Amino acid sequence: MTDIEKVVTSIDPVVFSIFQDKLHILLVERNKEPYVGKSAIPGGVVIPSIDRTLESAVSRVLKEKTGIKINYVEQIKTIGSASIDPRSWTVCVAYFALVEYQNVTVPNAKWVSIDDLKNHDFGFEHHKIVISDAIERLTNKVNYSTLPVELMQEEFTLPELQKIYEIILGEKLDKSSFRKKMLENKILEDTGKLIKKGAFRPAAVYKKLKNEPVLFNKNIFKI
Amino acid sequence: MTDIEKVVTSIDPVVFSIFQDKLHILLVERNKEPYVGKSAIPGGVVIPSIDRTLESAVSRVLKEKTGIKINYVEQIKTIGSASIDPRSWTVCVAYFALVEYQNVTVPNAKWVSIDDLKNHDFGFEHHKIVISDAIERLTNKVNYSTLPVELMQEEFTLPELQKIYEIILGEKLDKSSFRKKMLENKILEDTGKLIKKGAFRPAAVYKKLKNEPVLFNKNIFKI
DNA sequence: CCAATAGTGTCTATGAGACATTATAGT
DNA sequence: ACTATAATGTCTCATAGACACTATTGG
Repeated sequence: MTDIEKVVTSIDPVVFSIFQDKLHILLVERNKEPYVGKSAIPGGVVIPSIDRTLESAVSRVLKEKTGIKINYVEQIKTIGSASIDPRSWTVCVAYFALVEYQNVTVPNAKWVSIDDLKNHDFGFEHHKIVISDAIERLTNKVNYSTLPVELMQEEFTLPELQKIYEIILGEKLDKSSFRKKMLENKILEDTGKLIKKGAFRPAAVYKKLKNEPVLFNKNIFKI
Repeated sequence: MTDIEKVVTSIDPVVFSIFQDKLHILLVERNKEPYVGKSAIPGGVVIPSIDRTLESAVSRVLKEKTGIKINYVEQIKTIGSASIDPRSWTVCVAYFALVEYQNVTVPNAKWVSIDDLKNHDFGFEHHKIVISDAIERLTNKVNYSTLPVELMQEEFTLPELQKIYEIILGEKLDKSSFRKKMLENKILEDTGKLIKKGAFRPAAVYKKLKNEPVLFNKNIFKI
């Protein structure tokens, strides 16, 4: 196993959060070569002497680059080529991560709405692909799983959760169907609490029971 | 980008075929250290000076190790750690591949029925995990896609295809539902030919229209 | 009592799954 | 005519989706 055969391995996590009724992605502005000043996924390189496994490398990179508590991480896919990074033959392992916006306290990072992505200049060409793959995977999963629960705070109401689904999917959902789907899978627990938000009936407060998303039988519950 | 940060990247393809009414996996017997004589996935290492991309590395490895025409390849997942390979910190990119048994002409490789896997001694611990992940992914996809078409020869009958589904899923399927599902997606074309197999009505011969599997609406069509 | 949102009840069209029936070959 | 498999037709039950209805708050 000669050094000739070794390559650089980078971790590219696409970090999602929802606020201001928009799906946002966390980006950084590159402060070293190549592509100084351009936008980039907040990634990092696997350091064999530090990282025991790929997972621990992901944890380290996310901690260093975002400082955020991560609610959910999932590997998307791996790409690799001589041209990804001008410096070296590179393998990129892409992830997507869901976080709560409230937890973010990183000066270097910036949240970008997915509608604004087109206005950003990415140095690394493959970052565009990775981001669009991540968005595709997210919207796909939203159609048939309880994944968006991982975007919520510890406690939340069903109308709030429905809003999150609607933002990601970009369409209105039927309230009745939505509630049936969410409650028939036993992943939410009614805390018994109520929350008053205005001059109308207060909403019941739920919290997560499991921390793994559950798949639905069928795809969608459109209006 | 120092050499300190580089790691070995291996390609681990789980190659499936069906014959003798069993799902089989292609294995090799290791002929060099470590783990000489043990069973292994027919994998290989990415060679930056030869391989332009990860995909071309996969093609090269599959060609070298199996010599088979590959009907379908899909990336499963990537693992990486200091302990996967005793020689070096290694990243393993796992794939699953579907081939036609008839095409195999490799002396070093051996087909093993998935029921016989337990009798095989794998040097690399992670190969067991990769194989079980691949089997899981395959059975999953069989439930909601036309993927098994990629296990067929150019021309085949619907009863033959149904048999393949039944072998992978390990259960009988309803003929009527199966035909409806297969024909409502426009991926098969009736060649107009008939094939006679015995003292009964001959079966219509179909061939693939597309070479990408199609997803069903719902999961399964059990008896 | 009104407006606004939360939450429940009901109806219908669809389609998967189960099963019955017909078609076509060889002996 | 009989047998075995191919292929099609039909029926039923579950349920997703649509929509109407009730509940609860503040003003």
